Parts: sequence; structure tokens; C-alpha cells
Amino acid sequence: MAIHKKDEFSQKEQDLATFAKALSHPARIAILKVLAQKNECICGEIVAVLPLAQSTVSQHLKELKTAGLISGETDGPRSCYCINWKAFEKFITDFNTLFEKLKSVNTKCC
Amino acid sequence: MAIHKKDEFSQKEQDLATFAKALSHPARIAILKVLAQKNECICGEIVAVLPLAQSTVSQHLKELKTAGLISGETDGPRSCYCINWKAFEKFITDFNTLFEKLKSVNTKCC
DNA sequence: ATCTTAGATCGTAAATATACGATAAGTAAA
DNA sequence: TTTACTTATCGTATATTTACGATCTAAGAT
Repeated sequence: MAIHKKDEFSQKEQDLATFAKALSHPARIAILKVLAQKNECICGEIVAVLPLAQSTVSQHLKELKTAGLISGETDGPRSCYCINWKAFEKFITDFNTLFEKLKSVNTKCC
Repeated sequence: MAIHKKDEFSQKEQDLATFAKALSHPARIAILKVLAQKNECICGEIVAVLPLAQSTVSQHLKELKTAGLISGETDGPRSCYCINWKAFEKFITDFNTLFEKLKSVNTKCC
């Protein structure tokens, strides 16, 4: 029980799931928006906008970073984050490819 | 602590997060593939293909259904599931729109 | 009417996610 | 050096997810 079986799926399926998981919380979607709209992607600005504690935002940022969707540099006492477009687009493409493929095969059974 | 604050984000952010969450497990991605590739989208065929117990697959199907990505009809003693393309494409479009928008605004700060 | 089959649901255990406050660690300014 | 500021990390509580076996339900077969 509760022994996770994620590893028994294909790498592509796991990658897509990991990407989706990174986006599966509204706070992380909001963070991505802020990162793109501000020229200076300072952590503090994100904290100011979101209805969450600083430590919680930091945790969400870490998850986005671990998933490879953003990258961060420490800049003096601050941290500068930005979107990792390369990895991001790779996933978007994979998603679209998968769904395009699914759509062409589908034959509406119900 | 642990009082979820998802409701404090915008509806669009919540919708995208819900969609992403539905796709955030490789089993559910695999299920969507099977649903598209088989003409007869019978639950049993999914169970046969996945490395999971019947009850677990049923649970994943329920989550996909709750998220609106698939719909299901009981057909005698069996259950027929299929992909809800309308809702599916709505989300895909929203995703692409969001990311396209983000991309155009970004100015590479780090 | 009973048996079989397919699937959903219940109960449960363990893992993971969410959130916060407190604290640590590092830089900049006084 | 001390102080203030910014962010990361730790500890912790609670909620949710994942997974299974067992059981319930409903339809079809005998």
C-alpha cells in the first residue's frame, strides 16, 4: 500500500506528469505570471503579490526550480528568478504532440 | 497551517491548476492514451494494461471524470469511458494562450 | 433464483503536499 | 562590528493523494 508505482510508467509519461504537477497549484501559475511580467523577478515582489507567507512562496519556487521550469540566481541579499523557456517549451511541445496524436486516433465511442 | 488557500487565486489560475493536476500522475496520462487508442474504451482494458489494481484505476478514472477530461457511461455490467474533447481543448487553448502571453512579455532578466 | 462478471465504493495505511512560524545564513548599510 | 534586510531551510500540523484488499451493486448468464 502506498508504494508509489510512478516508475513503472514510460519516461515520457513521467516527464509530462512532472511538468503538469509543477503547474498543479494556482500559486505556482501565479508565480509564473509574475516572473514574466516583472523585469526584476525578485522573490520579494512575488511574496508581496501572493496571499501566502514568505516561506510558502519559497517552497513553491523551489518546486518550480526542481521541475526545471524556472532558474534562480542569488544577487546580493536577494534572489532573482526567471522562467526557463527552453525546458518550458519542450514540455509544451510534448503536450501538444501527445494531444494532437490522441485526437487524430480518436473515434468517439461514447 | 494547512488551510488551503487555493480559493484566493483567480478562477483562471484555479482552472488551469485543476487541469494540470488531473494530468499530474503518469497513470492518468497512460489512461488517456489507452482511451484514445482503443475503440472500446472499457475500464477492464485499462486495468489490464496498467500496473495497478482495479480499484486504483477506478479511482484515477474518477479523478479524470471529476476534472471533466473524460466522460463515462455504464453499458450493462461494463463502463465505457471516453475523452471529453471539448473540455480538453478548452484547457489546451487556455494553456497555450497563457504561455504565449507570458513569452511575449518576457525580457530575460537572468 | 442463483451464479458470475465488471466496476464502484469503503476502509485503511503510508506517502506527499500545503502552509505557517521560527530560525539560520548571507549581504548591505550604519 | 552591529544592525537591518532578504531569502532559505527546519520543524511541525493538517490535508490530500496514492494504493490496496474487501465488499457492494448491478447486469448478464445458467
